Amino acid sequence: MPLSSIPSNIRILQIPLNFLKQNSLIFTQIKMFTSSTSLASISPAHFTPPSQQTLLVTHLETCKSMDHLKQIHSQTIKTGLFTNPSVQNKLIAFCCTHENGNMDYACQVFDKIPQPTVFAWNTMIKGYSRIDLHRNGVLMYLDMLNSDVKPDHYTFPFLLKGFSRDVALKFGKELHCHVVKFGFGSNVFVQNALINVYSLCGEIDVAQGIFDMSCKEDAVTWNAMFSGYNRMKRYEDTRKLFGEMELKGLLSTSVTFVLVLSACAKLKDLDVGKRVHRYVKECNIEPNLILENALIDMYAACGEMDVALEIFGMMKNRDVISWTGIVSGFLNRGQVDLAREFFDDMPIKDYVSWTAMIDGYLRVNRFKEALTLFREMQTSNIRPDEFTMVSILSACAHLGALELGEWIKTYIDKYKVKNDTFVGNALIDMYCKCGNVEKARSIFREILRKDKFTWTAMIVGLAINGHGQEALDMFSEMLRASITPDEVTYVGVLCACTHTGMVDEGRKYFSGMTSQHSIEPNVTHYGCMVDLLGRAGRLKEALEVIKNMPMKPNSIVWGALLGACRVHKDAEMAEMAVKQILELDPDNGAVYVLLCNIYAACNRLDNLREVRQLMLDRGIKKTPGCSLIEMNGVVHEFVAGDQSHPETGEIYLKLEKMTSDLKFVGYLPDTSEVFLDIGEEEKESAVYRHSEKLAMAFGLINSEPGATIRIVKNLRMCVDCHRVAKLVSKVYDREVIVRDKTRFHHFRDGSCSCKDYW
DNA sequence: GGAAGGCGTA
Repeated sequence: MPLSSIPSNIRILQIPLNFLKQNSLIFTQIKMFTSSTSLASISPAHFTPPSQQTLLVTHLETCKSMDHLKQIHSQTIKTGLFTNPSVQNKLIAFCCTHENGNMDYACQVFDKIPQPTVFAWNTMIKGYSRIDLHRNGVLMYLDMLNSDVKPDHYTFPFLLKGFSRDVALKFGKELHCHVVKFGFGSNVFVQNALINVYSLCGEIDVAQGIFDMSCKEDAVTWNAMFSGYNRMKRYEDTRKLFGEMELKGLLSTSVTFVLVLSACAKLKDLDVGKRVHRYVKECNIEPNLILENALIDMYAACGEMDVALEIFGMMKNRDVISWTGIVSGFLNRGQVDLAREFFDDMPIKDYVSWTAMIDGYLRVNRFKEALTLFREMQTSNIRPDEFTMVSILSACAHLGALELGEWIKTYIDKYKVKNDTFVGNALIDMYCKCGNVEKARSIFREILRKDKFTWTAMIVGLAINGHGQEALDMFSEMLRASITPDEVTYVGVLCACTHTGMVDEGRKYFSGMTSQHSIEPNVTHYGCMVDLLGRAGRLKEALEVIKNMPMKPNSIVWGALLGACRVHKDAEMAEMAVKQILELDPDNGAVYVLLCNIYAACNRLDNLREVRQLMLDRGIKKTPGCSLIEMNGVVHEFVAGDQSHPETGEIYLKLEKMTSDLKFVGYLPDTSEVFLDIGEEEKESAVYRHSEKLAMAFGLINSEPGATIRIVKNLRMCVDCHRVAKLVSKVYDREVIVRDKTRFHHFRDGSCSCKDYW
């Protein structure tokens, strides 16, 4: 071998002495031959010096680092041993498979081998798959075929191991043909690898075909199938197949248990889960972290936190997954604060644990805490992933926090967070619920793979923002795209009809649900119909719908009728609706308030006093009106008469100025809905301090001229605030967007998108 | 003549 072909970082002749000392075998040899003992005195009968080859091989076997390997490599070149295929293979094997190995160096060594054996090729392929460079592995395999070397039964498991989805899709089928062509189709190792490749491609039926053809005597074959079913979320199939495995009496491995437990967790099947736990105990399987985590996960998913905690407590080692399992278990049961205690105790938190906790707050509607935790996550320098993004976007949607939502969108683009359909759908929802329909539309257009949820989010979003016709057009387009609507889509469709007063269209769609898509209307859909008819003033027809619906009307359905009674000032029917609601939901404070509004509007003051007394007697409290406004990424909260804000002085000054400006253009306070038994002046002062007015004043102070003011209100907007917002939009040339409990009001140039119909 | 395949958490 010419010297020029030796890698330059090897110093052949300069092996340092300390290296020789550390590596005692060579050192002993050198000592022997250089010590004072004369060679002649060593009798060959007593001592046969090991051959150089044996020594080097021994060294290769104890080699720990690339530096060491390079020294050995240089020795093999110096002594001429490199030409020995066994030595070549061992050098390559170290570089390819040792934890400190190096594939670049493996290539350099490999390139010096004139005619590599199939073993050497296999080792190289294995090396690439170990470091997830599967494409290089495939290229290596093709090189091998070009060099007229035939694969053996080791080649394919190495090659196919750990393929990513895209590599599997690209090469899987073709390599399967090679397997068959070279006659390894019935090798169980190859079959296991192929099952895995096909399940990665989503071709679970082909995987199952291979499984059915296999001898089914190797637990790993079964495990590969379980893993495939779990990946496709076909947990029932995992459970069913495990039943067959039990019948067959085949010995499970700990991986079998992990996979089956994972399926049980998803299915919330405590029975099978417990059975697996019993097997684990009976089989005397060494407790291992992954298995214990799977047990915790299964018990936590089934709500059995006592058992989960017991396992958690007995564990020798716990990792972030064990802790996250416990935290999620409590979150599933709605015990958010308990979950938070465990979360705070975690020695290490990763993005999964942070996201789980954030999502936990979300599920119990504690949105502000979710956002606070997200900020903490960022100060801890933990990178959020697409799941975190979906959770945070959903919090933004609930709070109407557009600025933060926009920031998340920028973050996704900047840091290349996986922008999948889930994220896109969450963005649409966020933009719509923050009142920015234009941005929602553009996200909608960008989503390549629109699913049912994408369309539904857009339809519902358009409907609540008052773009009823566009929502219905979108629904037609959805049907043309052959996407099947579900019951939520229809809620959006009916809502679109309601908010634009399209009664006949509403009826048509309602009957189309069953006739065209076999979706039986649920109580929400009947509620929509009552709302639709009621708002259009057809109160009697609305009542007929309630009387004829096939299920028991809930308080929301009666509430829809009550809302219509308010708009159309029908106190008699309102009394009836209230009676029904209070039977179903006796502590519903909002109902008393609405009835008071109606009595006040109809000027039935005696009735009004009675209801107010009833509220006092029963200790019913009015839900305090609360408005949110986001400014510079911070959500500010105002309740009626609020004086807790740091800028409260300025806010009230602005409010005074605002009111006098508006009075100048003809504003008269509308106190018709105030039901407090107080003088007219006090009524004015009561509506004057409504939370949305405070938020509007705050918004006017803190934003640039011309900037849109966005407010989220927890209750229905009152008539007076609605009038004020219209005037503010005109007098100050501002767009004001208020999201109330059920819909959006886009105020522009003195009028509202709801056309005063809400 | 030497080497091998499967797993868990939002």
